[in-house]
Amino acid sequence: MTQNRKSQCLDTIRQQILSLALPPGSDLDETKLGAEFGISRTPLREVLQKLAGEGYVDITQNKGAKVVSMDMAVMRSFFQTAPLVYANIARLACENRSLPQVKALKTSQQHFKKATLNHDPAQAAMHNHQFHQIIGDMSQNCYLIPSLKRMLIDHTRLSQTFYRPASPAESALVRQACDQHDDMIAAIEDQQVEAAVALTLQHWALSQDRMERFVRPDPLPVELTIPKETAHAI
Amino acid sequence: MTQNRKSQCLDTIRQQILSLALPPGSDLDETKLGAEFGISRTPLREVLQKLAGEGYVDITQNKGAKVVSMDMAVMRSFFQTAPLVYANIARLACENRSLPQVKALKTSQQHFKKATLNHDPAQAAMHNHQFHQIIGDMSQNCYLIPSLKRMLIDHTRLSQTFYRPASPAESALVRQACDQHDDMIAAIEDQQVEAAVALTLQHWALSQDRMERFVRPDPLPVELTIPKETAHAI
DNA sequence: TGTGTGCAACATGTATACAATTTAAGGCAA
DNA sequence: TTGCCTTAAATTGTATACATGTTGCACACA
Repeated sequence: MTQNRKSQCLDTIRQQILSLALPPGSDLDETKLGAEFGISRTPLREVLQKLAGEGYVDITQNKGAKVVSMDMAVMRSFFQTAPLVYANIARLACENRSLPQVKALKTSQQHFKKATLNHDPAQAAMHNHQFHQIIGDMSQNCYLIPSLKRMLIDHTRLSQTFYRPASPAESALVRQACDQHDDMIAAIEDQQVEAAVALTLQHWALSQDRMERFVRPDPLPVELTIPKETAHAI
Repeated sequence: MTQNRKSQCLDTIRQQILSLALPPGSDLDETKLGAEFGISRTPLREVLQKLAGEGYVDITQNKGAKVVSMDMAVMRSFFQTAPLVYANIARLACENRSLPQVKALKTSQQHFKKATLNHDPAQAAMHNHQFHQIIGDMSQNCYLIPSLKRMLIDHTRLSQTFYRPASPAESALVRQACDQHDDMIAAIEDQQVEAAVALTLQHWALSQDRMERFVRPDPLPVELTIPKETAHAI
């Protein structure tokens, strides 16, 4: 029971970091969180240690835990490294997947598709996260999986707006991502390595384009005039 | 002071795992270790959590911590993944290295060389570990570094016999590895990416050959006869 | 006004007692 | 002997009190 509360605490904090409810850099107060989840500071500190090991938080001596930041240097590494990690995970997943894992992947994809159809962006992002984590599990590669998990943390945080399409064109992109998932499942199930890798890279390209647009949006019109009442607030 | 004991505990356990003083699979008793290092169980458990996050130990609910195993599946992944990780870390290290880091790398290499000349295999393995970890730091890639660190744990454990040469031919291999380190430093300092990657792959090939020989040694002579006095002990 | 110092409030780190779970041993019946 | 149940010992998990370190504010002084 109390064990249950501890793992629930772990899941909740993870989910809040991924959904940006806890934004990058925010402080995690041991006393406050302990009270919130009804556990004492000792097990709560262990939860934070675990989250630090998984790359969700950074712990500094005598200064507590902070949600890992997403500064410029990190973003650069992110876009630089993602295709390498995703492609190789996909290749290994093809080779090593078990049939129960394929079944779990299909279930996860069903949840994901439902969330996109229901226009539930938070749920869609979480199920997309789970989908790619299952592919990671399939790879059965204990060296690459930690890299993948760290990538997925930032990927999910960056893609929070992805599944909140603002125009019909963007809705089409979401549907395309969903179709790619279906194709990836088929390739992995049939162990078609080259197809799976190619699909993964296409899937990444789609996601990358959307995320870069989020990080670097279209510039404001040059003829911008600042309203008087807000000008002094800048 | 007490903080000092905690970090010393962390370092000591890490070192014992790398040196196989704590072999794969061995149990880590909280009470015993706490007494040994003069800290109570609370901080000791945090040390174990940290080691789990770094990939040195596995923690199971209600069953405590064990040194991570090196079974067949892990070994397979190890040899499959190492060139990918090492080569990409080397490439990034070339691009992102700072001059203080190059200096640290040279110092580490001096220690390594001294250890090999003094025929101190344990020290040589530890300094080799540190050498490659510094190259990892140079890459400044928070996604690949966890993979590299996990690889280095098993690499160092596997190479414990490497620096204990049994013949003149093996001594030559150690000298060759040492020379490769020097060449790698030069390539990284001069930011010659292709040279650094090529050297890294050569360095890996040398190490791989030696490790595979350790894992799968030459077969015993077929005409083996078991001495009578030891036969019943098998 | 700016700067440094000291103290108080607060947050984190550690030790210890107690609770819950696992492991091992002992005993008994088939 | 083998298998299983019960029970005690050992080990892990949690709560709490206390120790240590950090932060921010008030106040004195230049």
